[in-house]
Parts: sequence; C-alpha cells; structure tokens
Amino acid sequence: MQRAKQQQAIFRALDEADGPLSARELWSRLSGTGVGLATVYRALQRGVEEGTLESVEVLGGGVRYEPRGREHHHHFLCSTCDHAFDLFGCVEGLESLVPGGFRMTGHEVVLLGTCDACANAV
Amino acid sequence: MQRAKQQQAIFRALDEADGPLSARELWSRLSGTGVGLATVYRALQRGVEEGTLESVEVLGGGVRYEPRGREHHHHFLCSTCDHAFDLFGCVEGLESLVPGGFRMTGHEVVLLGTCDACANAV
DNA sequence: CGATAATTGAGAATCGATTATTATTTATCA
DNA sequence: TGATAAATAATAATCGATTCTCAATTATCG
Repeated sequence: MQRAKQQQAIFRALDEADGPLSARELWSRLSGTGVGLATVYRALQRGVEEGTLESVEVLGGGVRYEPRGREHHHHFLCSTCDHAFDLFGCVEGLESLVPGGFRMTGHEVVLLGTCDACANAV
Repeated sequence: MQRAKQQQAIFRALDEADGPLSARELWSRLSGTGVGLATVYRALQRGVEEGTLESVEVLGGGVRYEPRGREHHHHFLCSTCDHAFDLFGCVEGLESLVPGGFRMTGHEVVLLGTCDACANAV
C-alpha cells in the first residue's frame, strides 16, 4: 500500500470506529493491507504528539486511541467482546463526591455490560 | 515473621488503606517484614478466591485490591502520587447514557485530580 | 520432640504490550 | 530517471507485571 494511503487508512479506521481502539484492535482492522504493527504504533504516537489523536484509558486494560476534539463523552465496555463504545452525554453530581482538600481536574465514567450485538448473539 | 501474622499483616494493610492497593503498593507497605512479593500475590489471589478480597481496576494501570463487602463506592486517582482513594456516594443519571439494546450491569466512576496531601505539598 | 506436609523468599521464567533495530521499500526532486 | 532521504515490515529486544521453581523454613500432629 502507498504510504499516504496507509496513514489515511489508520486515521480513517479510528474515525469510523464506534469507540476508542487499542493499537492491536486498530491493527487487526488493517489486516490484509500489510501494515506492520510497529507502523500502527508510530502513527498513533505521532497522532498524539500532533494533537489529532487522544489516548484514553478505559477499564479492561490497555490504552486506546480516538480522534481528538470530540465532544466530552464516556464509554461503554462490553464484557463479552471487550470492545469500548462511545456514549453521549455525561452525569451530574460528581463534585459532591470530592473529598475536602482534593482538587478534581477531570473524571471518567465507564459503563459495563453487554453491547447490542453480544446481547442478541446466541 | 510467623505465617499467621504475615497473612494478618497483609489483610490489615488493605483494611487500613484509604483506597485499593496494587500488589506492589501493598508489598512496599510490608517492607522490613521480609514478606516476599510472591507471597503478596499468593495472598491476594487466595483472598479473591475465598471472597474476602475484591480486585478493582482503576485508571492509571494495573489491578488493585480492596476488602470485599464495602458499600458501593468509587475512587479518586491522584495524578501526582498515583494513589487511588476511596470515595463515598455515587451519581445519578447513568441509565440515560446507555444506548438502546445495550444491557448495563455495572459502572465505574473515577475522579482525577490532586489529593489533599499532594495539593498542599510545595 | 521428630517426621511429614504446607508455605515461603528469592530470583528465574513467562507474558503481553511497546519500542528499537535493520535491511528493504517508497517518496522526493533535480 | 537516478541519487538520496525518509518510512516501513519483520522481528528482536525491552519493560513491568505476574507466575513459577525450588531449596529452605514453618506448621502440624502423633
């Protein structure tokens, strides 16, 4: 594959994903194209440095990547397929949980359960 | 150290902690007692199997352990000292985030920021 | 106490994720 | 097109976490 197209493919895969992807998930979506895993890692690293990508940590182990600049959102982790899905919206009342003296700069919410596809699979 | 006391020490450290501890955190709190890291791992594994301990995953990498049976709660992760603190209470409105067809069985909330001690340190 | 079984500490081995190496391939541009 | 520079694929090396191995220690119980 031409190199420009490789990079395109990598970023497009992230854009089209319904949630943040791990390096390996991303790589497997490029299978058949001959792109090496190291190249995926390099592209992700570059993306984060350049500010076009953002690394997020979801439960279930490992770092995942998503395009930067999306609206504030959280994720749903399917315990069956281990895929993280984007959610929309946020929750209220987080400030009331912060202990005195602590300074909150951010928060993460992860919903756990079964995704539509896995729930309907036999 | 006598073996019964070792086990006591391990479980007491978890009980007295202000949040879930990783195997290594726990081990470092036993430094000077001669307890080996492998023994800590073994004790944690046994505790989970026997149901007295629970493994929780907090952002910031790795599995941490806490006594089981505590009230539902979440954690605050200090980005400076990387320690996870127990919080009390929960949040509302999580159900409204769940996409159609998805089945939510649980949730995790992690607040990020600086803990009291780190905020006040020079 | 003494024999036997279970547990331990120390460090080697393993595991998955990530990074580094290097010969090869691709891009650039005169 | 051809020379040079940059990026890649494949895989070896590294890293931290966890597990395994085994000789030594401790517990059990007659």
